Amino acid sequence: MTDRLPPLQTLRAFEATGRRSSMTLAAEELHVTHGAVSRQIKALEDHLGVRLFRRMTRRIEFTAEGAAFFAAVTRLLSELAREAESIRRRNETARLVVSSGVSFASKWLTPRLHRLMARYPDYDVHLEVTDVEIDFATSQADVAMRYGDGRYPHAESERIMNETVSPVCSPDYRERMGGLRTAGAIASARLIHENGMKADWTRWFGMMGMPAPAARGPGYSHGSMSIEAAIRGEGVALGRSVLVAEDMAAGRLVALFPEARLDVESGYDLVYPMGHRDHPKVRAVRDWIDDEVRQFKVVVEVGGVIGSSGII
Amino acid sequence: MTDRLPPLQTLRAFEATGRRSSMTLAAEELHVTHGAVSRQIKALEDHLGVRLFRRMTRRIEFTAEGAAFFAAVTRLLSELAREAESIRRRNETARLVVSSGVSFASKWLTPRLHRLMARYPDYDVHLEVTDVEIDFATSQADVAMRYGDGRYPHAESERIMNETVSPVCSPDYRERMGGLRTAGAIASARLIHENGMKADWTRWFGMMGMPAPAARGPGYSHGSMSIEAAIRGEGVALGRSVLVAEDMAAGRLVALFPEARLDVESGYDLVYPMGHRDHPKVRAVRDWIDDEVRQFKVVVEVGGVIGSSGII
DNA sequence: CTCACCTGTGCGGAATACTCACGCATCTTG
DNA sequence: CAAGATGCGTGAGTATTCCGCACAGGTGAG
Repeated sequence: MTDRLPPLQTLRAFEATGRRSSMTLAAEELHVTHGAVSRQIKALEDHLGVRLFRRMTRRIEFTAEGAAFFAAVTRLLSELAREAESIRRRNETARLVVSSGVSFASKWLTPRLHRLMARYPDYDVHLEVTDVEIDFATSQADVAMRYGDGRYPHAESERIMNETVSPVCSPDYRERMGGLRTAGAIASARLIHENGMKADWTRWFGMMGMPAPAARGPGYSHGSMSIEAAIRGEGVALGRSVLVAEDMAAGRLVALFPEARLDVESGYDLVYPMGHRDHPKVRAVRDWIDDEVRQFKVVVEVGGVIGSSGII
Repeated sequence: MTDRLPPLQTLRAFEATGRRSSMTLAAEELHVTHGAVSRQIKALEDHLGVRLFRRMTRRIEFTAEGAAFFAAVTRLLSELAREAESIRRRNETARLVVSSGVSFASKWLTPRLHRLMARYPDYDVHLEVTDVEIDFATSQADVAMRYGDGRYPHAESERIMNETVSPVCSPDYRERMGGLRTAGAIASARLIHENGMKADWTRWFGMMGMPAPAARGPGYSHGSMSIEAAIRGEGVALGRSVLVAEDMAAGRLVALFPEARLDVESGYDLVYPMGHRDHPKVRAVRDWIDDEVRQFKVVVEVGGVIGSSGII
C-alpha cells in the first residue's frame, strides 16, 4: 500500500496551489520560493503520471484529474488536521458514525435513529448507508449493523436480531387471488424475488412439502424493494420478518402463512473493530439498540407479525 | 490549516510501525534503518505533544491516543492511495455519496433510496445522514439534500420541494379530545414542539387570529421525533407536510385543519458544490429526485394530505 | 512594443534525514 | 544463572534531498 502513496509533502504544495490558483501565492503562504512549489507539483505529477494543472501563460488551471484530486486532497488534509487537533487536545472525537445496509436502514434504523441522537446529545451522530461490505480500515464508521452470518473479516460482531421469512402480499392482492390459502395457490401466484435469495423460496416450498415453481415474476436488488413491490400488489414476496414488521402492523401487508416461518441463518449483527467491544461508542450503540429491540419485540408480538419468536 | 498538519512523511513510518507493532519491522518494510523510524515517530510525537507508543523493553504498544490516531491515519492513507489510484487510471470514482438530514432521511429519503441504486447500478451509492451543516470541503458527499432557505456557504442549491405546516395528531387523540375542531380547542390541547421551531406555532395561531398559548408540552430535537410523539398520542404536533405525508396516508395521523396551512420559507433543497450543476453525479441525483417528487405529489394529492399545493 | 507577471530549470548550498555504532534494558535459552 | 538475542534510543558524521537564487521563456496588459 505505502508504495502506491504519492510523496506526502507534495500534497501541501498541491493543496495550497490549487486553493490559490497560483504557485507564487502558494509559495508565499508556505514561506518558500515559487521554484520550490513548482518542483513539488512536478514531483507529484510525475508520480501520478498525470498533469494536474494546465500551464497557461501567467496563470494555471486545473485539469479534470487535478480538480478531482484536489477535492480529495483537500478533504483528507482537513480531516487529518481535525484528527491531529483532537489528539492534541486529548478529547475523544465527538463523532459517532454508524454504518448500515440499505434495507435495514430504510425499514428499521432511520425511524429510530433520532432516539440514538437524543440519548447521546454529546455525540455528533452520523449514519453511513451502503451495501458495501464493512471494512473498518477504510470506512470512518465506529460501528456497523449488517445482515449476515456473523462472520466479518477483521471485526467482531454480536447478533442483534434473528430473522425468519414467510410469504407476504398486500391485502388487495390476496383478495384478488382468492385468499391464497394453500402453498399450491401461492406457487401459482406471481412470486417476487430478492436477487441472490431465490434459494429461500425453494427452501420455503420444500418446507411445505412441494417443489418450488420455476422462477418467474420480478426480481429486486434489495429486500426493501421487494417489500415495496408487494405493497404495490405486484405479487407475493418472501418477507423478512424484521423488514416487514412495520408494514404489517400498518396493514399494508398480510402474512399468508403466519405459522410457516422459514428460519434463515443470517440475521442482524452489530459489528465493530477487533477489540472494541467495550469502546464507549460501541457500548453507547449497543445499549441503545438493546432498548430498541426490546420495544420492537413488543410491537411485533402485539401485531402478531410473522417471525416474532425468531427475534432474540 | 496547513500549519496544524503534522509532518506528513512521518505518517508513513507511524502507520507501518503501528501495523507491525515494531519499529524494526516497519524499518525493513520502508527500506531504512530502525533508527530512522525511531526519529520519525519521535518527530511526530513532538509535533502532537503526545506520546503515541509506550516503550516497553523489546516491544512497544499504543497509548490510547496512539491507537485513536492510528485508526485515523490508516483510513486516511488508504483513502489517499485509492484516490491516487483512481487518478492514475483516470476512471471517475464510481462512488456517489448523498448527504441528508435526519428527519428527511427517515421520513422520505431512505424508503426511496433503493430506486436510486437500481437506476444507476454502476454507482456505488452511499448515504450520509447527519444534521451537521453541509460543507463539501470536509464531507465526502457529492450532493446533499437539506432543509433550509436555499443559502448554503460555498455551494449552489435548487429547491426540490416547498413545505407547509399544519396541526396533526393521532386519530385516537382527536377522538379523546372531542374532535379538536377549533383553534381554541387546539390551544388547550398538549402542543408538541420541535426545538427551535416554536415560532411556527406562534405564527400558526396568529394566522387563526388568536395568540399562541404559553409553551407547554414536550419538545423534541427533530421533526421526525415530534411526529412519532404525535403518533403515540402525546398531543398535537405542527406537522411538516413532507414528513407527515406517509403517516397520514397510512392513517396514523390526521390533519386537524387541512385548509389552514402555514407556508414556511424553508424547504428541501438539492445542494452541491459551486459549479457542479451539470456534474454527472449531480445530474443523476436530480433526474432521479424529479421523478420521485412527481410520484410523491400524486400520493400526497390522492391522500388529501395537508400542504399538497405547497409542494412544487 | 515594452513592461509586468508567472512558471520552468540549472546550479550550488543549506537543511533534512539517514546510517552507523553503541548503550541500555529486558527476555530467552541452555 | 549467565550469556546471547532482541528491540529501542541517540550522538556523530554523512548522504541526499530540497530549496534559494538567478535567469529564461512566454504572453497578456497598457
